[in-house]
Amino acid sequence: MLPSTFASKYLKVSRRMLSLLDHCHHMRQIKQIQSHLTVSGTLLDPYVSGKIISFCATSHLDDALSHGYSLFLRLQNRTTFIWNTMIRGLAENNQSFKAITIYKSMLDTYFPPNNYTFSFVLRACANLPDLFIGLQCHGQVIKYGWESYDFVLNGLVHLYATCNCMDSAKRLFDMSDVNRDVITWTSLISGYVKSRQVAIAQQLFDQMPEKNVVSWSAMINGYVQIGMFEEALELFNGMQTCGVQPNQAGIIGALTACAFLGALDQGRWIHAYIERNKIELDRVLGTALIDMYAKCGCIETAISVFDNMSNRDVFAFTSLISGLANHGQSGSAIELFVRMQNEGVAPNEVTFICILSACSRMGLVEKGLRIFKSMSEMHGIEPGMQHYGCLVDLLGRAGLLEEAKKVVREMPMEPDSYVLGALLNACRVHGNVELGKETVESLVERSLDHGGVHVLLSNMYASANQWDGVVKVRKGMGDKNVRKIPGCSLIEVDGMVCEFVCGDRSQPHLLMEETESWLIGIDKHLKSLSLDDDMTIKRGSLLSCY
DNA sequence: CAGTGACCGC
Repeated sequence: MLPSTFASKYLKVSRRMLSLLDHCHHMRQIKQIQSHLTVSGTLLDPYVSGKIISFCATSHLDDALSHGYSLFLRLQNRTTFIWNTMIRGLAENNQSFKAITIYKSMLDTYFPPNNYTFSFVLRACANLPDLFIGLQCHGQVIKYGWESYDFVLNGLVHLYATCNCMDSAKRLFDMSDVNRDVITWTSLISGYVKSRQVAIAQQLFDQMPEKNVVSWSAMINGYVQIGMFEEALELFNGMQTCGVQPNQAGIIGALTACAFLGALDQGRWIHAYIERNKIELDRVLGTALIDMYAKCGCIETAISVFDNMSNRDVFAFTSLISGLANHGQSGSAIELFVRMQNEGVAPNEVTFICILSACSRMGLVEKGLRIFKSMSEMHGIEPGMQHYGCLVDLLGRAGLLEEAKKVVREMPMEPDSYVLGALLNACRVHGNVELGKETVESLVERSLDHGGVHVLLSNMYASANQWDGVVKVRKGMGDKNVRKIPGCSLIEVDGMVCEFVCGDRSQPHLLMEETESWLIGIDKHLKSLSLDDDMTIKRGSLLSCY
């Protein structure tokens, strides 16, 4: 035993040590403090070790969490606070399963869990998500009497909503009419939207006694996730009419909706709003803006937003690469791909999809093949279905049909409709009727055929003057009752969203003749430039406005 | 002698 003067001296020292934690910017400093505490013996005090673990669990310094975890394992005296903090740290850092394992050993050592324990454990269950473990935790929640505590209740509703168990979520919600708050409502609503029960979500949203910016954003993004973009934009406007200033999540949802609708005016307005309100243009928001401008046809503005971003990550680069490739600027897309790696940003699997399709459009077979190889050899990314689709497209467009066929035969997974579709398209462009027929057959075998596939084959027979083939395909289509779903496209004109539907003559419009003559003119012009066959416009496209 | 939650990009 230390004499009491020593003890109080060491306590003072350790308190000073702990206050230094807030100023640490490197793990080395944490370890220094910890070794002082170890030498003085004060680390044995669970309050002191708890402070260290709490710092490690919530810090974003490299290896902080694993350092905290190894200290946790060595501790003789743990408190509920220490257990909770460890569970929280693991759950917040993508190690939810480990978090639950720690919770189990907490119960095994007879430590009573409290309200904090359950809010962290339920979060871990929702992160996985694992309904089976979640149900067991719910049992524990009831056993220890925390079911109506607001944080725990909301954790449960969130868990069930995440696991698509809307009946359970709703039952809890109904049971707790005194304890529920705006967060309970928001969790429930976003659960209904994610399970595509939009009508119920909308109804609850209207009934909510108080809405805040998060509730509005949840509903906006819910609409975006299920593809109801116009509703999302209406809500975005409605929220401001109600005097709620949109936050980053709401703005991102609205920008995504603009990108899909081609609603450039709205998108520009949101961009101006961001600048007017000095909302920080971070990587997420910057990427959403780049994407919106690129998809609305303003590639120059997309580039300037990109240039003005201070720290660009893989998503920002990928978004612009994709935009450039889609605007026929494949050369610039490839340059940007090189620049990205020179700046030390590692491409991800989506980047490779964009860059491979850029190569494919430029006819850069050698380069595309090299990049495809580099995926696994240099970047540790195993090519997936879509990458094989790009590869088949790359070879097929260049007329290397045998090589493309070989890729389909030897790829490590069963080809999907896009991979076979790329092969079929190559057969069409290069007039290989025989391989085209084989490809359609393998599509049919896998039940991946749709009307368009058969129409394409029939057109191929027609181009090759094989009229018996045409008749056979058409008859087969009639027997199977296949119909091609018409293509459609959206564009904003003078603030109004217009929908173009291929071949739709049900809603004749005054501008139709004028539009059609323009289309034919563009078509002729493109043909005179002898551009890629894909660029020609299908005659008979029709405009219907609403 | 402590501390927690709902919405968000390729």
